[in-house]
Amino acid sequence: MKRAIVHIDGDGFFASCEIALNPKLKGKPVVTGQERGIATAMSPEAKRLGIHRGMPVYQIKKLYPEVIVVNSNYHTYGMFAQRMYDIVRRFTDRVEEYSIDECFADITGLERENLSYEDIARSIKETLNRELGMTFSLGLAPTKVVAKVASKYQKPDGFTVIEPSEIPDFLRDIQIGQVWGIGPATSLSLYKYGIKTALDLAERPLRWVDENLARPHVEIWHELRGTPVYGVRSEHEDDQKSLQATRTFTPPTTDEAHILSELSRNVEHAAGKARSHGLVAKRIYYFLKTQEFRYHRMEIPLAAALQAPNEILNEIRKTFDAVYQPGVLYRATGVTLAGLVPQNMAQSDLFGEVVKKQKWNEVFNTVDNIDRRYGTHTVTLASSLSANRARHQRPHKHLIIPFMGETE
DNA sequence: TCTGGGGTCCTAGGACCC
DNA sequence: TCTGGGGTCCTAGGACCC
Repeated sequence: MKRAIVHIDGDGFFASCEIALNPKLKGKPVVTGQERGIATAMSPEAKRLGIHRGMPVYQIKKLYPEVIVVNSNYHTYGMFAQRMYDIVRRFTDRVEEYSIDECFADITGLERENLSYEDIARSIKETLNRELGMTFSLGLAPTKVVAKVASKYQKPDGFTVIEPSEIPDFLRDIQIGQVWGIGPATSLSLYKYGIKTALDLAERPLRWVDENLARPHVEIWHELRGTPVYGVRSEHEDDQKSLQATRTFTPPTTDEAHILSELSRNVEHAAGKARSHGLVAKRIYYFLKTQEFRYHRMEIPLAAALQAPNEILNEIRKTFDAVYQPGVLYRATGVTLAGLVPQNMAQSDLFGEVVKKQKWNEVFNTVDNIDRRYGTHTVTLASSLSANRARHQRPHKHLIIPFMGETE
């Protein structure tokens, strides 16, 4: 093997973390995602019952009362992920932290006379299983795409090695939609060319691929043939580019005031995340999602970077009438803060702006402190009230910051 | 898979310029 | 104000991922 890439995938990772923390759950059907109302991860026992990702929690409880459904705890899973990356880094520093439960490792050049790539990969797997008390599935192949497909091939506790000469046989069994980077839309268009498996694609001549496919799919074609295009990106570009907050509400509604309130709540949520990371946004987007899953979007150009939720909401209100269509049923809204830059690096054009911002910073730092002591959403913009009420009927009283309109 | 939430990247085409 | 050709920048939205 010229290059040796390992893809490492935690099996039912969130559920495995819960079981590692609470051994009483071992051997039982465990599902995470209670708070979202859908399953986000399952233990093997739960999977065997037929429970899958995205399955509604109420349905699970009705069909399988014996299943234990727990709230997700992303902070904890993040800590387990760090331990996973650190273990893999004992073998090579070329580790890409791809997601909270997956990583790639480039072990090219590490083989020795009595130590094959397969030995190294197996040793990674055994160390992870032993030290974290949960199972992982690994794929070893000459490229990232093949390694990724390979790790999924046998699950859980899988170990799949694909030598270059074995690639065609392996790809014969893989549906085109199973390939990393090829989703439903591309699958459909490839079907029209008679391409149904990964091998069908890999066997097309370069010329045909160049003429008929977009660049990302040409790259996948190379990777499927064992020619590396994607590198393992170990230096993680830490700076996040955007963050968002969205929420679906049931039932869908045409009510303008309520939709605005949902937006307000999402603005608070997103702004809170920005504050906690010390970031300000140079661009704001928001959308209304209709019952037919169409998006009505708007981008707001900003003169100066913003972070305070009431100021962001001010901007949204100015354009809302151009987006909202009376009589249309909406099911969700979302707010994206993009062009994120560290707060202290964002300069303002006017001295007055700076002073004003500092004032709001103090206000919302206080809000954060209160929320830490008394719970999230203790203090909220008045404009978010209807959205917050619709969700949790809290018995205790809220402190409310009235909407301040065009502040000057 | 009757559809929850949080991200990234690519690209066609418009605006603008010479 | 008749009008070729080409470059860059930007953004809306599609597609995909976990």
